[in-house]
Formats: sequence, C-alpha cells, structure tokens
Amino acid sequence: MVNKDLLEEIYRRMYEALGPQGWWPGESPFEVCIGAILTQNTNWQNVERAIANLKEAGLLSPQALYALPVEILAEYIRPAGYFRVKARRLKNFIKFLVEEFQASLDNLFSLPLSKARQRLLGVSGIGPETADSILLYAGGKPIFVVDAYTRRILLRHGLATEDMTYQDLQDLFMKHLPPESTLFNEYHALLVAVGKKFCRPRKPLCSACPLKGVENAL
DNA sequence: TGCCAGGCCGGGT
DNA sequence: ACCCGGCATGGC
Repeated sequence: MVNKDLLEEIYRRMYEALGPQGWWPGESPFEVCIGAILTQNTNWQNVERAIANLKEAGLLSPQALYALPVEILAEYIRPAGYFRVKARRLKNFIKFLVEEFQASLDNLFSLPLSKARQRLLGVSGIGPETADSILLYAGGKPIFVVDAYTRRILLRHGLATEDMTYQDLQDLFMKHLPPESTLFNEYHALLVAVGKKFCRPRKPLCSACPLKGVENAL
C-alpha cells in the first residue's frame, strides 16, 4: 500500500507547491523545547505570544525557569491556553533537564536516540509527539514526528486507517525513508503546511490540494 | 458564532 | 488495553 515511491511523491508535491519551510520556528534548541510543550493542541500564534512574554521577562533559560514558581510561570504563558497544565509540564521538563542533565540539552542528546526518547517520555506532560519534536527539531535527531495533520492527511488519502497508533504511523515513514533529520524536518513541516492550508477537519474536499490524487499517482 | 488549533494525563471500565 | 473528560486562549 504505502511504499517508498509514494512517500517520495508526496514529499515532491508538497515541496513544489509550498517550498522549504525552514522549521522549527524558534531561535534556540531550548526555545524549541518550550515551544514543543506549549503548542500541544494549540495554535502556534498563541504560543508565540507566550514565548515572547517569557523572553521579554528574561525567563527563557533553564536556570530562570527552574527558579520560577509554577503559578507565576502560568501567568506568563496564559496566551498559549491550558496554561496551568502547561506551566506544570514546563516545570517537569525543566526539573528533568536541570537535575538529571545539568541543564544541558547536549547532555540529553548525547544519549543514544532511543534512550533519549525513552527518558523524555518519562516526563509527565511529554508524549510521543512532543518528545519526537524535541529530538528532531531541537536535537537534530533522525526521528519522524507524527501529528494530527499527518494523521488526517494520510486518512484522507486512504493511506492509513483510524485504528493506527502513533507508532504505526511513525513506522510507516521511518521504514521507507532514509533516516536523515533534514528530510524528516522538512517532511513534517510540509505536512503541517499542507494540512493547515488544504486539509481542515470537516471540509471534505480540497480541490487545490497538491496531494489530490497522489494515492493513484504511480 | 461555533469551530479549530503542530496533545497528554489520569481515572474509570 | 482502550475510552473519555478535562484542560483554555485567541483567530477566523
């Protein structure tokens, strides 16, 4: 069903339609981690406000956030939504980073990939997508990020089924594509761009979608 | 004006 | 091993 040629055709079409995306939209690996947690089920525009608040207050460092009470942090990130939950999740991640890795992402990323992923998943508030986003976009590791857009696009083209798990969908890409972080980076960013533009929930057809009919393109 | 946005957790079956 | 309610702001 899904094979290497099809995945490459999908990539080609998206790239030709929308060009390079240059993700992640963050200035440092640490900022990428914060953004990855804040953007859970939330519009990126709202996340940018929250990050801007932290930046403006000089709080965008592991040390500053480590010292900041969770209730205060919550107020800064309010625009990102779910702000009390996310303040807790951020603190969990910061505590993890500071106390187990001397506040150094490089220390975390120096672990074998599967081990680093496992450790991230051990932090309450970091699930598979957030962990993989951190590994790929902050760490430059060759791991494919699956999100709601990825799932919806695959479903809409009959390339996946509802019962497929995160792992199933991730395998679908990683078993057929070369493990290159630059490719995985662009691929996922393009899926998000296409999803935002052409593959909204509840809107059945996307006549302008660059992926229209790819499932039959071989 | 509802619907949607780059999920995840914890409790209940 | 699933299933579901809860979490919240801002744009269109």
